Amino acid sequence: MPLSQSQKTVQVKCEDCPIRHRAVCSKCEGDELEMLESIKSYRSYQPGEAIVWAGEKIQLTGSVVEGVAMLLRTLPDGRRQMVGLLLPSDFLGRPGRDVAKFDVVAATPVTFCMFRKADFERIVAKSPQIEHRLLEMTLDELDSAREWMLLLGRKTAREKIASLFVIMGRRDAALNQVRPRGGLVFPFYITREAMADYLGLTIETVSRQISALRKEGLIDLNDNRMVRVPDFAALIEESGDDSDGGVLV
Amino acid sequence: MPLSQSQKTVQVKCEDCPIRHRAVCSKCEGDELEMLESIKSYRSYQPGEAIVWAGEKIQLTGSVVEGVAMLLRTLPDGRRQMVGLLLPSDFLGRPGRDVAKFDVVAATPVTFCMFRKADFERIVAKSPQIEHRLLEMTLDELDSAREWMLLLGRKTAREKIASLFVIMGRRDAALNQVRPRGGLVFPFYITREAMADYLGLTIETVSRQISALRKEGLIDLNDNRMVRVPDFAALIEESGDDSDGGVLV
DNA sequence: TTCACGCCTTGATCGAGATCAAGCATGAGT
DNA sequence: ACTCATGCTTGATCTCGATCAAGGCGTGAA
Repeated sequence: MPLSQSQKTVQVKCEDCPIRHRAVCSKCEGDELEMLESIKSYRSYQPGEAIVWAGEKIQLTGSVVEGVAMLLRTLPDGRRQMVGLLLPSDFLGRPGRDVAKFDVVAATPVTFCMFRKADFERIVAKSPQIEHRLLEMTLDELDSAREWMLLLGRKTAREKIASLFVIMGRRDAALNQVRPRGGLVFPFYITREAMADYLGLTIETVSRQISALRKEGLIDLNDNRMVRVPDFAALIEESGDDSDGGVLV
Repeated sequence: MPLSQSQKTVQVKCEDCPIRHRAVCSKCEGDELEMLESIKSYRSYQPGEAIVWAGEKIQLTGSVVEGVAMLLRTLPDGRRQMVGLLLPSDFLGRPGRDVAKFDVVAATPVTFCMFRKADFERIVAKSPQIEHRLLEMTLDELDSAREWMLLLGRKTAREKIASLFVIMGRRDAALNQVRPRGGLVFPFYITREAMADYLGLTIETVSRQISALRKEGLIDLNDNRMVRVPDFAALIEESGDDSDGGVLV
């Protein structure tokens, strides 16, 4: 349920944008960047607020600048599965489709750099750079969706939870250019409900498995805002994966 | 394990190719098509034969012309999950990556129209048509991966089996331009093991749920080669989905 | 014909995770 | 200070699907 209304945010120059080098616009220079700049606008969303509803006509596309948004798919009886996670620089919106297939909901406060769908598609049609980058990004998303399918289909609850912390740890290490090997500390905002939706579990099972990993010293959550992983390799071991095979992003 | 060796197949003109209008080459004409024609070659694989091994350097890319291939991801202890299904016209190979992340295995006899990776990438770099089509196809794959995630994470065994037959039925109806509403008959080659790998179940559970659906008259398998669905809407009901929401392809 | 092998089915039992049900902690509103 | 709401934890029990085990069916080889 929406918790609060969305708000307009100040305009930022593309050159100074924190996701400039990773987003869909990363290959653009000069003219192309100016075109994008001229049609973009910003918008913020509160945690729990819907950005897009499944079944709704798609009006906007764009990039997450700050925060985390979830793609959610819901069965008629209410069972819910997260099917994607949008982090800063990730792209939302599907060129060539005009009805959304998933709900998109802000998990944290989200700042969104958006284009009207038609404007964006007009520019993409003229710019192979953007289309190329979009392809790269979509292929990466497909790879991680497939990794996720393995987790959903074949991993135990314990392995799912361990995998989640491994993924979050890797992502944070990549962001801060740290070697994830030894110990590792990283922030962790997500609720038990979001974890359950992500992993295909109930919140009770999530809670129990986290408690178990804590008791065994594999993870350490003092205040529910920061995780400490004393031995990252040991956690990877519990995740059921090969010690190396993981994606970073 | 490979059951038999692969074999060369006769060359076919692109104009006469059965997947001409749906594959990655569908937007190509004249020069572009000739370029592709000049670098393509055909190859066949037997059921069970590996086309690509995970971890191996990617040498080839291309399209499935006939048959079905599976993308499989395996955990160190042997648990296995199918993470993709390649049908005729689907593309195999990930531009920009050079190590395979998944095994690719023929599920039925497969005919493959292939390019050496470097050759193909050189042509793609010159042809926005191909890249555009590749983006479209990748976005479709991502959509179906997400639908699949919902199935793996939240559906019951019975719903999973019903969903599988719904998907196969829809696909066949689309192929033959039939309205899937009333009754429907379609071929069905896949083994119980492949179904189990697809759905994240064991073969015993697959077998039991199929038996149950048969007893209830929802599906009808006389010879294990053809399925008859007397009431497609009733089967959709059992799949747990909205009666409409489904993708065709 | 017989045997063997691959694939499928069915039965009996077990166990991981769901469900049902309290109870606790934190923070906001009055 | 008190209440109420929200999110988290923990316990007790149940259930669905996994596991273990046996047997059936069809096909191809000897």
